Amino acid sequence: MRIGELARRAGVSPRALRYYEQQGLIRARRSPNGYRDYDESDVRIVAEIRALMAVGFTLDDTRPFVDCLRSGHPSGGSCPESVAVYQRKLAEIDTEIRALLARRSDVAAQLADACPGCLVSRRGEP
Amino acid sequence: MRIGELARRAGVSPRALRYYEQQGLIRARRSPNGYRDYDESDVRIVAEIRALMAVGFTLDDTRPFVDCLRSGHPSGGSCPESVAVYQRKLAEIDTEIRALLARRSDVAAQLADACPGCLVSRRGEP
DNA sequence: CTTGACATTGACACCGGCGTCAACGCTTAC
DNA sequence: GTAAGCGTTGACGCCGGTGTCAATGTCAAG
Repeated sequence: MRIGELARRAGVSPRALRYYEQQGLIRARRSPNGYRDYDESDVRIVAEIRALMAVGFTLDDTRPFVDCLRSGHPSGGSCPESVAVYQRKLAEIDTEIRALLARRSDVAAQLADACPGCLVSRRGEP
Repeated sequence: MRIGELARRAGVSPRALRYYEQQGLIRARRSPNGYRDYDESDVRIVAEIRALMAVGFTLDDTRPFVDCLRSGHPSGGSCPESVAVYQRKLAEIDTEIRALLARRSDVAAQLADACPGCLVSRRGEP
């Protein structure tokens, strides 16, 4: 399978696939003409990468998941390294949420200070 | 007052002040030798900018606050434009928090899926 | 033979808020 | 005179994940 087909099937651009390769996440055999040549397992790998990026993982975060898949595991998340990343990401997200909540109350306090009465109770607060 | 003194008093770098000027947030008279010349009110303005950036405002977001201060108001947040920005930022923060909460549960779900039992109850959840 | 769809590598652009360096000018103190 | 310590402008770098363009090669169909 060449890069265009993999791109279509995985829902990414060829450019993205070349970048993933440059970052050492995916590898490709080369056809005699120099074209990259992928197989079915690469579709799964790229899908794993996209699924993780969709929930905020960086490319580098996905590395252990890719390694896990390539080592034969049916799921990229079932290796200890992947689980560790999952838990680190959960912790990071929690930290970000706490930071955002703190910023929210800071902003609300500044608003209440600058304009008493402007801060009416509003829907949409977490 | 020259740029170094304003920088020290406002707790920012000279480079940052030049950048703020380039973005049209602050202005400076020029001494005959070409040096920027600031007055006391600029200390207040820069402090306002920093206070807002500290809670996640972009430089551009601070513009109405600066304008408000320069138009003579004792507080940068007491003008209608500033209040509007406050409320828009609150809404943005709420949106981000909701997105993070959604991502958090997505990640937790992926983890529970890949490794049942790995997701023990942990402290630090929002 | 030519066209068109695909492939290749390399490099610039983006976004925000500066840090950092270059190359130079002013001012004060010794 | 000169060294130190300020100031000036201009330009590149960073960070992540591509989009996009350029210049060129490959290959099947008409």
